[in-house]
Amino acid sequence: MTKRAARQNAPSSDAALTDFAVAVLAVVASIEAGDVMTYGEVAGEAGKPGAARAVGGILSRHTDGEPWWRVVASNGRLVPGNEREHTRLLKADGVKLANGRVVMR
DNA sequence: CCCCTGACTGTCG
DNA sequence: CCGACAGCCAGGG
Repeated sequence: MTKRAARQNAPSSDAALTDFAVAVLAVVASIEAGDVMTYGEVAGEAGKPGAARAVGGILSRHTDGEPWWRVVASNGRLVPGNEREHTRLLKADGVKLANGRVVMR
């Protein structure tokens, strides 16, 4: 995969968040520009391989500085309702897109 | 503690 | 390509 990176960062942001939330935000924040991860991958790195759904929920409630746009659904699907914005942000980061879809693998 | 919702995922038709 | 189902998990009321 053309993803992955060094997630040696430290979850110093946010205070009253659960470990999972902090872990998710930490992983998301660890994504390098031009790189993208799926909710499932983020969830796995956060400690819950099947909590992709929860990741989306937390992300939607904590876009306080986390590059949520670097997190896409499986199959390179973009965020519903924000596809336009999402695409713009990804392109700005240098992410390769194809027909409104993020280039995976 | 119970119930509902959701930026999810994979399979089936 | 799109809709329906089932499985998964966390957060909020």
